[in-house]
Amino acid sequence: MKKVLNQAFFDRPAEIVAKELLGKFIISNAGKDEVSLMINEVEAYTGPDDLACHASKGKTGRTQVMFGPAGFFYVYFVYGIHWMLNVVTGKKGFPAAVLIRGAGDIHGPARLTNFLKIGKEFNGKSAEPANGLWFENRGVIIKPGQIKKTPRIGVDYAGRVWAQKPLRFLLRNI
DNA sequence: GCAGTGATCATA
DNA sequence: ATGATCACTGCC
Repeated sequence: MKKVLNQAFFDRPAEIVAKELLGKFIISNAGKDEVSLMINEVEAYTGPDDLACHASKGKTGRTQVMFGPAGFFYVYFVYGIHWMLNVVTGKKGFPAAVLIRGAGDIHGPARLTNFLKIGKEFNGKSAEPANGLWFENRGVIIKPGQIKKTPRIGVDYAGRVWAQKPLRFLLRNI
């Protein structure tokens, strides 16, 4: 069973999309060989009230894609070195996204983009095979007990409440 | 523990 | 134009 995740999958709250992305596959055919990895670590950035979400500071050049429709990639550069891969979730006009932090044997959001050769050219593109980067449901069933929740990484600046919310989701036993 | 690295944004 | 900040990684 292989089913490409469509816009309807992503057009839901970031927290739901994040949890459901665990066990799904990210596929890239940008290189000469197709690469597919099972997603095992994600974080949800839930909207304009989420002080850890870039869009909480308003719509800017960098964050505008988050204000667009669901199912588009939000890719940005941070610390002068690293690219971060996110997928926009929820309705157009409501800025929220899910950060893909780990898949397969690749643990760490910048390692993943490095491995998949993802850079700014994917920012603002939609997740579909025609664009060379997309997601599939391959029938892996994840039970609630397999999902571990923790606070998100590197968001201490967001204040106690938002920094501590359990919006990072990982698969156990990876 | 912390340096490296440069886009981005606010301030001017 | 300048300065602060940063959803990280790898090496000490």
